[in-house]
Amino acid sequence: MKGVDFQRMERKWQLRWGKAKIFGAKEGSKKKPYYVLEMFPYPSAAGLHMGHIRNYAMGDCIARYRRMRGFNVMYPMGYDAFGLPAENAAIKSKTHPKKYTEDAIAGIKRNQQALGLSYDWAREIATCYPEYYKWNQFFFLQFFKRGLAYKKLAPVNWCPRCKTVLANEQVEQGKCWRCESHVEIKNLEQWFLRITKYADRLLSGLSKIDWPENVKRMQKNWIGRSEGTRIDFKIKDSEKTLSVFTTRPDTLFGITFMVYAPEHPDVMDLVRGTRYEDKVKKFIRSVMLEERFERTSEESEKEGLFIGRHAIHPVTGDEIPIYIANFVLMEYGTGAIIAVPAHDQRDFMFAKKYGIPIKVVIQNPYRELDPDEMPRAYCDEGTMVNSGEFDGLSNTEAIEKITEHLESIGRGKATVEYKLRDWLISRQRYWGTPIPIVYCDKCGTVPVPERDLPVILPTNVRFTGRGNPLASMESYIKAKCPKCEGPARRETDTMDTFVDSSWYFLRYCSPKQKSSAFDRKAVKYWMPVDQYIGGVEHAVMHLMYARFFTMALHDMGMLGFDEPFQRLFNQGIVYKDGHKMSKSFGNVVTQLEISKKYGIDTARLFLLFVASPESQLEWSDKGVQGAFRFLNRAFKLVHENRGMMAKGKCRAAGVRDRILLSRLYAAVGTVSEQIEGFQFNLAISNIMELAGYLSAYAKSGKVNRPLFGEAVRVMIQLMSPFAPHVAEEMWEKAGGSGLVSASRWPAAGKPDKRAVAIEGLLSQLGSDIEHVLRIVRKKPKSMDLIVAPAWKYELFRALRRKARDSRDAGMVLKALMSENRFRPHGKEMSRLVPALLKNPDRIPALILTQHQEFSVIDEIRPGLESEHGCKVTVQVAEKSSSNKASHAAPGKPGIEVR
RNA sequence: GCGGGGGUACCCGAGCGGUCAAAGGGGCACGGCUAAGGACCGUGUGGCUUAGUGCCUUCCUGGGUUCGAAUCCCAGCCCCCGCACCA
Repeated sequence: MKGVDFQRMERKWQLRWGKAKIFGAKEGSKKKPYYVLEMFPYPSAAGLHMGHIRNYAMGDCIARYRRMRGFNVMYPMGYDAFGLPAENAAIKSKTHPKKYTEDAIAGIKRNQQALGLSYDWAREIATCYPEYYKWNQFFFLQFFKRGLAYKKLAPVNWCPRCKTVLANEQVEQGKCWRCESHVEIKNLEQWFLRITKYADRLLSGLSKIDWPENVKRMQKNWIGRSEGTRIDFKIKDSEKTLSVFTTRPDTLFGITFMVYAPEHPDVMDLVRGTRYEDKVKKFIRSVMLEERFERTSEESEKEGLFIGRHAIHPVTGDEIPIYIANFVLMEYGTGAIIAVPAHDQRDFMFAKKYGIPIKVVIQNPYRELDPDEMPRAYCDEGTMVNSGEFDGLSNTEAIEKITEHLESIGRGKATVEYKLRDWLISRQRYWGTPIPIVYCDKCGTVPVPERDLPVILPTNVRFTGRGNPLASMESYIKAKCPKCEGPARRETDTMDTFVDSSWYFLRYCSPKQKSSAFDRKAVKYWMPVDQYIGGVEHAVMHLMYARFFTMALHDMGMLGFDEPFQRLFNQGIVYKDGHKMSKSFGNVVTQLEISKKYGIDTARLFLLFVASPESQLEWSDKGVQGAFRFLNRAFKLVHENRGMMAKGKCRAAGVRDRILLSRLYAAVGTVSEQIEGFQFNLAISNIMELAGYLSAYAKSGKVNRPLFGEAVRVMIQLMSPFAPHVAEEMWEKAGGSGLVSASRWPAAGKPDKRAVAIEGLLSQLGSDIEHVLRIVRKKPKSMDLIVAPAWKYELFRALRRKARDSRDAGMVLKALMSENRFRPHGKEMSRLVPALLKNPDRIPALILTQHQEFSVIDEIRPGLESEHGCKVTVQVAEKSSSNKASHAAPGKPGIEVR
């Protein structure tokens, strides 16, 4: 595609920005600090795709805008450099993860620099270096000291042939990604962080941060707080207690069976040596192979098995059969449930399948329930029946009463449960932060002392695809116990990479700091992050973990705040051909393709323009052309009219100038608001319109040079956060001083209503003068002059009649509003409805005169106001299509109004 | 299953109670410019109409609330995304 050679400009201005050093951020300036942060990328060999660029275009736009608004902006970039793909690459192509990662970082960084993003590169970090991960280890030790890090058994995916643990991602339809053997579930001792301790604070903290509602909701659901009752059941002929959690203690008397999660540790103890043992074992194995989502799905088959044991009902003393079943999860609650088929659908289906009795304990007030005839469980409210002393209560009352009763007999307690589970951070992988723990036969689990940090991740390892390379590396494993100095073995698990990303935003504040994870003064100055931007796919995990870390560090006295991200924005995903743009679908459009063809500003502008930033975006090569054309048009506007732009004082002379100014100010105001509100697409649309108007102005007659020059320069400033390179080039041509990027954002003036009104009028008059009539209010003091097309006369008459019928005030309002193009009166007007209905005669206080009386249009002229002795506002109703027309023809000759 | 988000003209997408036949862009058509094409500029782009204009039918489907619904409510259909070892 032909057009201006933007690529040349890109290099030129990137060099100049570098020289001018305008993007570096230093603490302690008098300006207000502003911290803009994008979620740092995982450096994959695939490089950047349009999803990344969309993210960065938004961040850069905000950073540039804030800088121009006079903030001291910190806008850093770094790399989330540990992770599985690097290790997979090592297994597949014998590249060391370090090299893979460093190459990937180099590639991505080149891309980012080519994008002209205004990062402060002096703050760059990468998490895979000891200078960084040392602090992961340090934090881990702090957590450990306070009991926030602990070890327990947890299931992992295990490939029996590769003898290795598999990530969920490496499990494809229940099979190993490399050798296709069936994946098993195995329990391993693993490290956890006690995020559940913060469940309540993670929940309540949401109310004080400016985040999208949907993300807050997702976090709330993820935490999943629910109030209920823990009930303890004795088991017949056993010392064990069966504890359950339920939100429905009111159904206590309707229990007809109990269910354990198959992996519950008590299950095997209860069947050991009985005739059920073999069957139970077999069942457990088959369930373990199912995916978790399948297991809990309501449609999927409920499978269960009686284990030959009975629990004792705490109130009635009845014996209740105990089952195990696939729909009960170990992770939630206590790993066991009470089952009340009459009032829970899953229990109902299970009971029907296995012929278990159904007992109604909550009666439907509208239609009596018959346990034999019920088509499904009754889950609504009702009156207690078959429940001993609780009969007759409403079931909602019974929840409290029964819990109290259970507490009084020592068989239960009101508790709060969370869906949130502790954060499993152990990974049986090489490419991550070593967990700083050693195991000593004498002293047990011993943390590595802080002075010995970092525990360095060795580089001379072999990647076979079998097991964690660290686990078979004797030189790494062999350690000295820090306590007794005896022989000890090092922990070979590494940390989840989400640990790295849980505090990187703190590291940016003082990236070179050696003596601590971060410099407190710098953190105090910059944090919390003012604007965080990233993909919605991180709505729960990363954002939850980072909040948890911040709260924990706050409680350790290291931070003075406990929410890391004040304002959050989630951009939508970029699609192409119906799929998320990603290498695995082969639908990636790279930066290079676009920048070669159109230049980088085009790509940035397009990504921000084509859809609202939060919605998903379908990539279209065609749409890019629109952005490209616009940049060309704008550039040409400046280039071709460069002789028309003077500097110096600009004063509006005549109505065309006033209209120009008015439009300009209005555009500055709306564009600023729209940038702040993440409505980049609308902002660009407005700039396009402004550019169209300026170009029409330049063509349509006498040009007021200082004014035009000013207007063009303001337009360039508005463009510069979106298309920074082109903007610089235009700025230079238009006589701007210095760099636009370093210029001061223009002030939004008040819109000149009168000018706008006249503009509308002129375009109206241009088409036909004689069919205009005026409407004058009766009271001379507040007379408005309203110009409206003649047809409205009839309409108003009709309305007046209607209003008298006191029915259709709405129509009157609508019509009145259509007269008032510039201030939507919708709400104010609707307040008038009752008044209008009460006194319809007040509406026609507008006197309508026909066009004959409004003989000549040039009545609108200087001095009109004094002649009438009133303030004259000119307001025009026009078809919206004449909006378009109006910027095409600003000012027909012959009518000049001041 | 649990949770989040959508369905707007030929296409992509704004709009989210009244100034809405619905921004902006793409595509298409016509006109201008050109030797010609591209690029560029202008106009138009639901239907029927007018000198100006007006009327009718539209925002997934079906109901409802309202003086008034693309916008709010209910039901249905369809699509997309996340779900704890990918980051």
